Amino acid sequence: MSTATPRRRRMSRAERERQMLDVAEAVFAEQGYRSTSMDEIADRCGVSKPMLYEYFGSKDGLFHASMARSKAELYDVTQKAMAGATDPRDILWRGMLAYFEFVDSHSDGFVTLLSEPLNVPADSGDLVEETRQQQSALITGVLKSFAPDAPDATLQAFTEIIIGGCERLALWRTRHPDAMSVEEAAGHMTEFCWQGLSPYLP
Amino acid sequence: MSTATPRRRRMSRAERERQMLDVAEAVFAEQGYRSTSMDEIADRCGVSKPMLYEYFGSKDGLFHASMARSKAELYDVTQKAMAGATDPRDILWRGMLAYFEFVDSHSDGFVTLLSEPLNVPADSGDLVEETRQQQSALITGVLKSFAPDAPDATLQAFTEIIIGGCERLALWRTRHPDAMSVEEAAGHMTEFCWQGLSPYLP
DNA sequence: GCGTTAACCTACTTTCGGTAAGTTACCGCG
DNA sequence: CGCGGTAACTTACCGAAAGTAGGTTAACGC
Repeated sequence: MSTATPRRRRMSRAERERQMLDVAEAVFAEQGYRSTSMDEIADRCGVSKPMLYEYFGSKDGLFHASMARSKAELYDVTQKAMAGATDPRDILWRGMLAYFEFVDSHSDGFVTLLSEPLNVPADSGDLVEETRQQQSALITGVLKSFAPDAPDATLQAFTEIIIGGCERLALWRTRHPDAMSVEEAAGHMTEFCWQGLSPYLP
Repeated sequence: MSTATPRRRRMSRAERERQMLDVAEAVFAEQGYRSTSMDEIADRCGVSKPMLYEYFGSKDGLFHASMARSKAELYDVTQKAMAGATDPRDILWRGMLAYFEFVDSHSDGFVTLLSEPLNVPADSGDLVEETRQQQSALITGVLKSFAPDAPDATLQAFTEIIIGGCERLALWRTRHPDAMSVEEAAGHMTEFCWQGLSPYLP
């Protein structure tokens, strides 16, 4: 047991950095941002605290970096899902389904991603905003392709409404896991949005 | 200037408590939860830190108490607005308008109100949940009166979508103050929701 | 083998939430 | 008026955790 993986071993910067991100992601998800101490993350990495600071600068920096991966993955997953669709309503449906599936399979980390950063100090709370901007651009683009004649401000507004609705519904599902399946959630969201958009569709 | 309000004066419990809540609300809104120290709030109250703990138990306790007033006001304002309406769509419109007007007139504290409570540590998170249930129940009730035949789970889902959509759109407006008036925001929200609900209306 | 460097550690400071134990002003009562 | 009780208030501290200065050791090229 003790020899299988030498408890402490020198690693290259890249290797150690990746390990730290893995550990940080898990611990933040488990305990939340505030309750997680840098000492614990360091311990679980089999390394001392100054190493974390060497690599990530601060607790916020580490959090930021660890969440960035989830953010990229979410973007990737939803984008790819929508790319496979044909008609507009199918785009919506696939995007929603991918989103709720992502949340379901990352449910621990997701709550962290969505709710914790809001209380992190201003500079790193922006990360979540960044994530939303990215998703926002994605969605606004999709909406524009549905309804090319709708005013931009309207599309922006609808984008925000959709993002907020998705997040809230997803958070609600984490608190009521048995109330609604992934497909039902995606279905409700799709239906609601589709109806909402209907006056602007060609 | 120095004699107008004696810098330090004994106050009754109720009076001091109210003053502490006023100060806390302002400071949290100004600096955010994490950057605010109990020492600073105590200073601005002209009182020492243990008094805060005597009255509110913890930093989280103080925060919750200070936010509770805003939430109560929000609830009150939206409920009263809707009570004056006649037909269903007017209920929606008035509720939305009241909501966005409230946000507009409390914009500095609003970001705090919306985003901070989500991050409190597990032990006291229930307080937030409680308040949210209240708003949720209000909306779900309204929806049920619109669409008595829709399944409860669907109404719950729509409630979450609506709350999330409102919050996001309101936050977006605080970052883009000139992009959209209160009436336009309320209008978009009303239209989107009304359309979304349409399949369930009698 | 041997020196350079990059990974790593020990031991410290500071900040801040929270607390124990004591002090002072007000208020009713004789 | 004085005096005692209580409720408002304070000083002075603790512990936990973020962040840092400076030294140590293992690996790798020569």
